[in-house]
Amino acid sequence: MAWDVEGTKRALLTAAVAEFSEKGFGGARIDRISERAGVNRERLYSYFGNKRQLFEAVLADQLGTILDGVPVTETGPAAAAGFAGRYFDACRSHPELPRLVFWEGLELTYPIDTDTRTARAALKSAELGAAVGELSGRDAASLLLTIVSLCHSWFASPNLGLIITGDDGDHEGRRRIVTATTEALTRGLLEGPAGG
Amino acid sequence: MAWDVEGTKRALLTAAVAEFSEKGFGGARIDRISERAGVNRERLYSYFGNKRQLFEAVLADQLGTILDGVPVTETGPAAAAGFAGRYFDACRSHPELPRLVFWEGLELTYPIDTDTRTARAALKSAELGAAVGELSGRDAASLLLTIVSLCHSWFASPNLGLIITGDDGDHEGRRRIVTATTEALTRGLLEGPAGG
DNA sequence: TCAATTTCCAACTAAACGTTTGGAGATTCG
DNA sequence: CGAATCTCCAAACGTTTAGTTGGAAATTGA
Repeated sequence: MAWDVEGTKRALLTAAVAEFSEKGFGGARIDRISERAGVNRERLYSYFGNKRQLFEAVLADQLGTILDGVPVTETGPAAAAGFAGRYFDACRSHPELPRLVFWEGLELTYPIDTDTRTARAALKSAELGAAVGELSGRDAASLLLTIVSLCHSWFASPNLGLIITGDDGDHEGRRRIVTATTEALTRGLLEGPAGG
Repeated sequence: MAWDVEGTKRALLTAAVAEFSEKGFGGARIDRISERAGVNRERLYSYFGNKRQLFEAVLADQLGTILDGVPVTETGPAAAAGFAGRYFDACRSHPELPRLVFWEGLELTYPIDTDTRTARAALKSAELGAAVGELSGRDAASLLLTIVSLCHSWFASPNLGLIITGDDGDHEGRRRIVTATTEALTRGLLEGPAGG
């Protein structure tokens, strides 16, 4: 049987995504990652270097294109609301992504792969701003940050939902609030500085 | 010199707040906590039991009254915006609090001290809903959750701010967006289901 | 076919880590 | 004043953990 270096790497990375998103850097264990991957731990060191480098590889692999897969399709304030709803759905389908972003923010002093991610975020901000109407770059970026923050915190901090609304499982209800918030903020931004 | 059991406990708890808010449960170290406190590690086990119980004591001590210190003073949508701004300021003054909430959400399967915290959140929701005008309990809770989520994620996930807006240090700018978002959402909720 | 190279593995290592132990010193009360 | 009790400490313990080593097995190319 042929060697499968790429397959082994991919298996390790997939296992590492699961382990780091669940436990963070400090709580993740090399043993568990190699067990989940069905690969010897020494292979992990050979391919990725050390635990910290593996974590950074996971963040780069998973977070680089986190915004790309969610399109902006409507126009006007509905564009922002629609995008927010789809981003919420994306987070619901892949809750490991918001979790990884929060682990990154809590455990690293500086984000990974900032050039790539900053560039992609700027593209999405511009796309959103154009679809909405006339938003400044700054306002569009703030709007995007608000959308992403609301979506991420619902999935990464379900304790808050449970304590404040008594329910961390009402995804539909929360989705409606997130889209309503987004549309309301967008209208406010379009009305100009008086609104902000 | 008299024994100071309460002082020793308080020193350990204070050191533990700092350590757990910075590193989370998985990354925190008992050695560092006892060093910061200037207290022998054995005292920690004697007073708190084990590392996990100390973490839970920290969460109960710090998060139980997190909303209480921020008043609702205006009326109408400005009440929500004003509260949001003050809550943002509280988070800025005590960034360990949003961080601890996120560590709790990521590292525990169920929040600590939920009865106390749920009761206090319900009081604050009711206070906010009444000040704003006529908001249902459910809407008021959703509004409160939105405010808290926006404030917490700015401080616990500064990586996002850096990547999306290019600046994780513009607290004033972000504060304006949070208050504007809050006011816009509040107006939308007051207008009824068409808004949500 | 065989030597060289590469991928992969089991076992090992040293340090880190949470927790416990034996006892010193301080306090309290009879 | 002295015994009992309590608070506190330094050192030790057993386990966990990240990372490394020596070598087996598979692959490749001459």
